[in-house]
Amino acid sequence: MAEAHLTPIEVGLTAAIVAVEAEEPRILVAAARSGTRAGLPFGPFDPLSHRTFEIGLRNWVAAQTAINVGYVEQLYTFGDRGRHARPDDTGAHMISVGYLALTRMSDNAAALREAQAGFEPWYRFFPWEDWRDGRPGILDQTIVPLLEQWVKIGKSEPLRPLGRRERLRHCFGVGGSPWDEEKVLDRYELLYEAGLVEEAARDGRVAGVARAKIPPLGEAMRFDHRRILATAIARLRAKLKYRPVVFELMPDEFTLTELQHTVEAISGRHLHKQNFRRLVESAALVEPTGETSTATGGRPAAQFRFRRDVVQERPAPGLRVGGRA
Amino acid sequence: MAEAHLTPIEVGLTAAIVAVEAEEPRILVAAARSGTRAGLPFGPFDPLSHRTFEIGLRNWVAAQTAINVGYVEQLYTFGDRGRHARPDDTGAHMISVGYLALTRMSDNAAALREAQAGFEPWYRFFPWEDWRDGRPGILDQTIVPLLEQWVKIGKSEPLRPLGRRERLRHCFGVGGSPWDEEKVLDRYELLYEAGLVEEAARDGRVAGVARAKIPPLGEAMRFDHRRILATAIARLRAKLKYRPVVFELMPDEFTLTELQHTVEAISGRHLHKQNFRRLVESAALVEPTGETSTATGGRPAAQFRFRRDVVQERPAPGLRVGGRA
DNA sequence: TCAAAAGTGTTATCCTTACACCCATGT
DNA sequence: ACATGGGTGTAAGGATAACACTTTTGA
Repeated sequence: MAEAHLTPIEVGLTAAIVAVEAEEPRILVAAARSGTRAGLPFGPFDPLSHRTFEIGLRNWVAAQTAINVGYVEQLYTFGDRGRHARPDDTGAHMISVGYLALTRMSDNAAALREAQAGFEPWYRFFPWEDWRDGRPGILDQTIVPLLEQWVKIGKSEPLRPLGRRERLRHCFGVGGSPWDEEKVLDRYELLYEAGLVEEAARDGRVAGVARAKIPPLGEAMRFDHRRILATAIARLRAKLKYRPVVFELMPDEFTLTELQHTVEAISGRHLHKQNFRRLVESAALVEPTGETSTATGGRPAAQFRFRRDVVQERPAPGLRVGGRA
Repeated sequence: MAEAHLTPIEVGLTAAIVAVEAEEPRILVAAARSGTRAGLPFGPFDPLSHRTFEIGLRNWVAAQTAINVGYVEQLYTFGDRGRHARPDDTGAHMISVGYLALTRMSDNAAALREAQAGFEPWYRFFPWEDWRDGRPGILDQTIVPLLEQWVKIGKSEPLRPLGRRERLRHCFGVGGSPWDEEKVLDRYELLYEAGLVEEAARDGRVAGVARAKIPPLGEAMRFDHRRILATAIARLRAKLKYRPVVFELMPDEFTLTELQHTVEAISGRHLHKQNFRRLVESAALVEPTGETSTATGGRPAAQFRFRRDVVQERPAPGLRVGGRA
């Protein structure tokens, strides 16, 4: 049933390497020189030198960036033709296996100075995803109106189970539907299909609206890297709720407020302080170190550390952040 | 940052095509001739003829099997060297992108007769996953004792965050931990690592126990196909709870009991009748057709159909099957 | 003494789970 | 009439969401 290939295929490993610093989730991007877009770091997968994707990934990340990644998880494999246009397109087809990796800023201070790469706040690429200061203005000022036009001019698309109107409702929480912070990828894909992000234009898609009238919707990235980043954010936001992955982003010791701010930074919304604390406590995810942090303005806060052994007790110890405010 | 490849890589698309018939979840397998193991259908991905993986997959499935697949979803990309040994190994490296596809038995009656493939109950490959008649005997008679030996002889593995004992507890619900029907892949991987499945021996792994003493643990498959199937089952069991995917496996009209039996078949456990019905009703996933099925022994049951429009109303209309019984 | 952030106690509500009973048909 | 599966009402318990208030420091 299997045949040999006719077309040469290259396999690249693309990594969304995440860290949180100064209450901002940040993503490692390859230096965007003047005129170039930012891009995620990636390396070729060579099956001869590396037994698995993950080993391959860890290897070239270590070699190229000297960054220490902890948690690593495969996201998705992207192979669409026409969604990774390269200036020097060789004709060879490229598929990329996307990975999510987590690291601690503090572990990499030195490494970053010499690398030709740096961590950028991820909301630069997705400004509409940051609801920590309330509903972002860009939604009602720009995105929703443009998408509503796109809904109006929409001819029926037989292969799509949902109509344009319903997709807009679900993805962007229009008309009574709640905002779901996990639908990061769905939102990006909708904007792409509507031709409203720069990548869509670059890939030759026509927008329903006059191109000149579309202001830039977040910073664009090279190839389909913004799509991979959207996948990474969505996955991380979801995983947060049932696995203790936040701690991969925290220093050894931290206060509960710092922990809460990190979760808020990632999920892009505010959490109820007391409920968050109760949750952390009842899940027994952390233990006090006894130390107390020299205040950041008010009363000193108790320091905590992650209890590495919870993973052995509870089946799904995440932080099921629930309600609003 | 990206370099060209040195090693030729082939990309295959491997499909776990699922249907449910006679209260058994079934998987399409390529005919296992005498002496050959069963295998999942797969085809090469040719980027020249197909713009995306999914199009490629649908195409060769249609061409090879004449089966009509509805729902399709990417699972994972498998690239481990040494986990897909082929008799005729060419030295070329092969990676496979695994896909889950759902279909209705009734749609394919004719197609199956001519194809050199058939649907096999998936619990033949994973007998320990079917808890519909209570905890399967193979667990306490064979699997757990063997894994306990493996725990005993285990030297510490520095790279693994969890010890062998804890992994056994979590995966197989030993010692107070509950059985989690979604951990299908984790369980298979544990058995593989412990050298207890045939595939592990074939890939050159040594078991901690004398090989002769290990009875076969479910039917083995070719290459790493059983691993892909485990991924598919796990994903489907999880997805069931927050997306209305069951209906991709149901005929147009069905009774609530048939629906329940289908969910039970997939998740491998019994559900509480009343709660299941309330759930379906409160989620407004179905509507009565008015018809009533000519009884299968007792009182005639009302027929229902899936309300295709729910997807437009509710954000996550699944069947969050909860408790026991 | 006042601002700023840490930290706690309590209640209303909903959802999940479990129980026990009645109904309509074929034999 | 009785066996078989279809179909329903209701109460207990736990988790969640929201409320307001006290405490400890630095300036």
